[in-house]
Amino acid sequence: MDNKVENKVENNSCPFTATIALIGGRWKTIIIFLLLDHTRRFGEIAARMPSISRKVLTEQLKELESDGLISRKQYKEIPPRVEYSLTELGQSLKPILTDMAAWGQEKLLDTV
Amino acid sequence: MDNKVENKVENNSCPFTATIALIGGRWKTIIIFLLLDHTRRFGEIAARMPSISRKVLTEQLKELESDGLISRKQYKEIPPRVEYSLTELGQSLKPILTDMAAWGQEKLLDTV
DNA sequence: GTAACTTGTTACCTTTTGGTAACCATGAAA
DNA sequence: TTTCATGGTTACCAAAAGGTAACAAGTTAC
Repeated sequence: MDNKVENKVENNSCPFTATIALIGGRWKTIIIFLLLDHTRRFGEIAARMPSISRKVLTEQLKELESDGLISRKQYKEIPPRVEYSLTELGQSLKPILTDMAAWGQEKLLDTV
Repeated sequence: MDNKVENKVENNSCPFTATIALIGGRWKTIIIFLLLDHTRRFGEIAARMPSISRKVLTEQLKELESDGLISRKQYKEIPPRVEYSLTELGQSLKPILTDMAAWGQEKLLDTV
């Protein structure tokens, strides 16, 4: 229960180091983007990210949750149902993620 | 000589995957940010990033160069002098990096 | 002659990250 | 009573990333 955001950045005064610690890596921006306007189940996220393994997806979701970017709601049903959505902090990344996607699309992917 | 940006994203239609491939990792955003308004020598960059090893800094600079984000100018002097600066593509990241820094500062570092 | 300066490179080792495959729980359907 | 569905977990292994320390090279300062 001591996995608050503050812990991640304890000895850090660099805003990039702090931000990259939360949204860096190959998957986290994609996961957050997928959740921007939707609550989604584990299986839905996995289906939209075919190249991530279930193990790593589980790990990334746990980290995002403990960093306060997403929240996890588990229903006591069988078979299990778990829904992920963004917290306010996660939602506040929207402009940055939107700009990143636009930059990548324009500068790296468009075939002119 | 086939290290153009296109190679990085060959099989990729995801703008995040493409963007993260270029500026992801612990160091690259910081390096680009340091170069935003300045041409800097290797030693200057190293001095401002005490926690990166010289080996890794060299590697990161090479990758940034081959991805077209920075350019390297080597003077034929002894001792060597090498200056790094942003390309136009690198400069185009400025708004995103500025927003990231501001977000990290406000959401993660400010002690209210 | 020798040491220092600057920007690397190289060899070697440790840590981190990520993958695969097998397994679990439990209620419903066949 | 066997199977399926969902959202994981675990053990084990491979690959990637990163660190340290030693070395290079040629001119200048001592």
